[in-house]
Amino acid sequence: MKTKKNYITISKVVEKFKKYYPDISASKVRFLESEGLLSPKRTQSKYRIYGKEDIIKLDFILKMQKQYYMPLSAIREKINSVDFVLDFKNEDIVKQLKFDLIEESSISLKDDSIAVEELIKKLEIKESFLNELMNENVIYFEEFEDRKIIKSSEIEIIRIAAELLKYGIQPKNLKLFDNFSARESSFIQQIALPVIMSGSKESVVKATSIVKDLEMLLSNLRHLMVKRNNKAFLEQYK
DNA sequence: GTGCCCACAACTTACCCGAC
DNA sequence: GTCGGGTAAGTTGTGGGCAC
Repeated sequence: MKTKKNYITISKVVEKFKKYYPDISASKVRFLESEGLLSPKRTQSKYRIYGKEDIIKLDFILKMQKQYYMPLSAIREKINSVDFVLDFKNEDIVKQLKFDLIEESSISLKDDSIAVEELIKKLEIKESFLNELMNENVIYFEEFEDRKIIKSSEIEIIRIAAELLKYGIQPKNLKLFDNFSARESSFIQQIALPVIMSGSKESVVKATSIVKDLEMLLSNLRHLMVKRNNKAFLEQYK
């Protein structure tokens, strides 16, 4: 009888991630380990073995690099923080990769939300600030048994909003960015919808891939355009 | 202001040896 | 034979300092 392995080797990790991060390589994964970002277990013969937690961590690292241009030192800091423990429940990549070991995961997908009170303690933020973010629809919440519940995917938004507050940028100012993102999302949906409506077996998978690619490309485009405008602004005063 | 040097980040490549 | 180990050196891009 075939027994399921509860780990994969470095080559399998690269093979599976290649689809989502084409620039990944075994040497890169080893390098990330040497930099202290990953810590896979080893077999008796010193082979690296990657489990569920390593896979999620690697996805997080690659995502932070690709989407936010975050340096490894900052990613390392984030991984070691409380925030990452909360975000650890974001298993998008897990669902996509469909690793056997992950399908057997003990982490419940239903358990990806956190109560407002708990969040305030963990992020050390003011309740009024969080309420303002919810009132302005900057972050979304659900009500469950008279308690406000926030999805873990919203946590990064809260963290960034807290950082922006240091520059005097209030939650009400962020409404503007919600409007921008809604328009951008609608634009992407217009492109993805015909693919979904084609009705083929793999239409949703294909549309998901298109949406992810466009998210990344438009994010990069926006980033570069903002940078260009800011550069022009600063050059006026040189 | 431009050319050079240096440092740093983030990898990649090469080599050889051992495990599978 | 292929894959994975470690290590060292090389590559590429970027940015800062400094002399001219």
